[in-house]
Formats: sequence, C-alpha cells, structure tokens
Amino acid sequence: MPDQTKDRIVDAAYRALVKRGYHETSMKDIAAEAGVAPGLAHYYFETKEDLLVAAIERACQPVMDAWRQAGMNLSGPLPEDADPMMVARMGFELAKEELRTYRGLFLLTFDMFGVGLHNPKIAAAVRAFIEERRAFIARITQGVIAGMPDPPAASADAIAAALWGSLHGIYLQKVMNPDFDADAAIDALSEMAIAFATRPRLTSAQVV
Amino acid sequence: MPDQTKDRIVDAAYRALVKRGYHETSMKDIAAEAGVAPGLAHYYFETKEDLLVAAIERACQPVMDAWRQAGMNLSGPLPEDADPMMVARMGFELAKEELRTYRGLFLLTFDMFGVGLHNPKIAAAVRAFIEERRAFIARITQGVIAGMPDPPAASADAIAAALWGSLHGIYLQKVMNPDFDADAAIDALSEMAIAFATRPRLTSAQVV
DNA sequence: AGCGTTTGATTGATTGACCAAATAAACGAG
DNA sequence: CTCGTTTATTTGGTCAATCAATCAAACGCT
Repeated sequence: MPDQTKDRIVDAAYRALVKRGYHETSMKDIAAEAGVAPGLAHYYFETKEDLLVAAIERACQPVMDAWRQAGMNLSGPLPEDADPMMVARMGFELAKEELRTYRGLFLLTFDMFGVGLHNPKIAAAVRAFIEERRAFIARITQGVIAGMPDPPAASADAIAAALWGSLHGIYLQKVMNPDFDADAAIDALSEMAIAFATRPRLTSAQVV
Repeated sequence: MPDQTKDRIVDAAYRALVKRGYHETSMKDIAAEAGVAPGLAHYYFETKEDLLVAAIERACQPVMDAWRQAGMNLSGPLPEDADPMMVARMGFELAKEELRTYRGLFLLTFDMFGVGLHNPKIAAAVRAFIEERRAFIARITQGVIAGMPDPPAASADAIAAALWGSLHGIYLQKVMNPDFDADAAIDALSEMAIAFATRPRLTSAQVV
C-alpha cells in the first residue's frame, strides 16, 4: 500500500508541523507521528521542504472544496451568471468561516511564510500560494468595478492585493491572539469595501 | 566600554538575523559578526530570544523617530489640533515610505512573527508589537469616525485591526516579491478607506 | 526470483548553552 | 599616589543534544 503510506506521512507531517512548527519538527518526529521508520519519509520526499509543501497542499484541499461548493473556483473563472457584489459578500462570509474551521492550516501557512523569508524553494511556493488567491480576488474585484457608478483610480489587481493582504493580516492577528475578534475586523473590512464599491460619483471639486 | 559592546552585539544581531533569519543564525554567528568572542553574547543576553527582541526594538527606533517627526507618536495621543482625515492620509504616505526605506526591519519583523507561532516568549513580543500599532491606528480611526456623516457599524478598533492587517499583508507581499507594486496596493487601500470615511448617509432601503 | 517498499542504524555536521580562566576597570586603605 | 582587592567584562573552548540525509539490509508481494 504505497500511496496509503505516503498519505499517512503527509498527514503526520501536517499534524507535527502544526503542533511544533517547521524548525522544531524533525523528519524523525514526522516518521514517528506516522508510525513508520525514520528513513521512510526521505524515500517519498527528497527534502523536508518538499514534505512541507505537500502537507500544505493537502491541508488546503478541504478549503478549496468549500469554495468550489459555494460555486467559486480559485483557479477558474467565476460563474457566468454570478453577481460580483454578491460573490464578494459571500467571500467575506466564507473568510470568517474559514478562520473558525481551519486554524491548523493557518498556523502551517504562516509558518511557511516565515520559512520562506530565507528559503528560496519555500519562497517560490509562498509566492504561488499568494498569487493564486490574489488572482481569484482580482476576478471578483474586476466584476465589481465594472458595476461601479464611479470607476476607481486603483486597478483591480491593486485592490485585490489590498484585500488579500487585509484578510491575511486579520488571520494573523487571530492566530497570534485567539481572543482577537476577527469577525468584527472582517465585517469592518467588508463595510469599507462595500462603501467603496457603491460610492456615488464625486464632482471634481470634491476629489482631493 | 560595556554599553558600546552591547550595542555592537545588537547591531550585529540585526545584520545577521536579516541576512539569514532566526533559525539559521547561531549565537556564534552573531558574535563573529560583532567581532567578539563566541560566548560574549550570552553574557549580555540570557537567551537568543532576548537578543532577537532587542534587535527588533533597536531596528524600530528610526521608524518611531520618523513618525514622531511627522507629528505622530505611536504610544501617545494625537496632537489636539490635528485633522484626523489629514493624519490618515499622511499615515498611508508614511506607510509607503517605510516600506521603501526599512526593508530589513520588515524581514526581521516577519521572521519574528514566524518564530512567534511556536515560541511563547516571542509570541508575547509579537502581540505587543501588533497591539501598539493597532492602538495607534485606532486613535486616528476614532477621530475619522467622529467626522463621518453616517457613523459606521464597525467599531474603531475593528476598523483599525482591518487597516493594520491590510498594511501588514501588503508589506508581506512586497517582502516576498520585490516586483510587487506595494504603492498601488496602499493607494487602493487608501481609496477604499476614504470612500468609506466620506460615504453619504444611506436610506434604510439601501442598506442590505 | 525480482522488485518496490520499508527498516533502523549511521554519518558528518551544527546548535544553544554553559563555564572556568584571563583580562580590564573600579575602588579603598595606607 | 600606589598597591591590593574586589567587581565587571571578555575570552575560548566544551558540552550533550539534535539534525537532515544516506545506505545497506530485510521484508513481502507477485
């Protein structure tokens, strides 16, 4: 049962990495968590980095599924008939739900961000991770902009970057401090975004 | 020259930590960078964690000074005569400037965030770091809210959390990818925030 | 028999922390 | 001013523990 074993190792890596973090988790720890011999993890994964990336991709699966189930595909176009504004609202709700449900995934992701600061291989994975989500938000934003009475100065990409950054920053505060009211922060962000998307046309005299 | 030596070590720690990151930097490395004996760093700092915190506090100094010079004090009240809206605008400009000037500090800070995920001592420092900046933004936000035609549903604290998170997330994208146009993202955020702060009163029929 | 899988011991290297001894600076008594 | 004593600083090396990665040997299925 080769594939089953590989999965066992990836699952064990996820659990161990969430518990102790990348630098405090050894390949031996992961093997022990999986209940296999110390050397086996290296049979399936050349380096520890590869295993981290596999663990994150695996952990992202249920989130991807949740988005798809809500009618949105991170790596595909939005449904033709979708109202971008409604999609955006739903996105903020899903973001709140995500944070409640997948705390371990966020721990792992943020750990990967930290590792990526000084590890080129992980850094590439981080950039791809961010880009996928940023591009998804940009597709929604593009649709919202098209419906705005007064088109914004900022591009859809720039707005998407700001929005992804906001969510990330809010997630971080929640992970660092479980008492932090992330829902309130996301609601505030949502309120800001909606005010922006529905702002009336300004006269040039009002523009600063 | 005891204090001078301590400063030399803190400076060396900053350089070494920026270059290689917390986990890839040994106390010996730092001592070598400072040009002192391997054991000396432990004379001034009980643990590596303490040295990391000292290095960050030290690196934050010039940023704090820049804010103070702009008439804002992170840990004090806003000037009495300040127009919150102008202060907010200036804040976004300073944020752009910061990112250009203090890349090393951000590397160090983000590294600390990563370490803090699984290190209680560093985690406490991270929470304090975030809280100080969040509270500062909240003071500005409070003033802006007071001047809004239609008071928001979100609290000043929640908005501040969203804004700090946004800036952090944008900084992260820039650190991870130097080609990222952080200025555009901050401008987009600023545009959103201003649209929010100047939004007209909605009729209840318009509220969703 | 043959091959993909699994084992567990080993390798070579590095780490943070610690310490005893060397050196320098500060002090106080005569 | 000077010598002896105490305190503060600095040195360089040791320590046990840990790590990612390698590898030859054993296993088990067909």
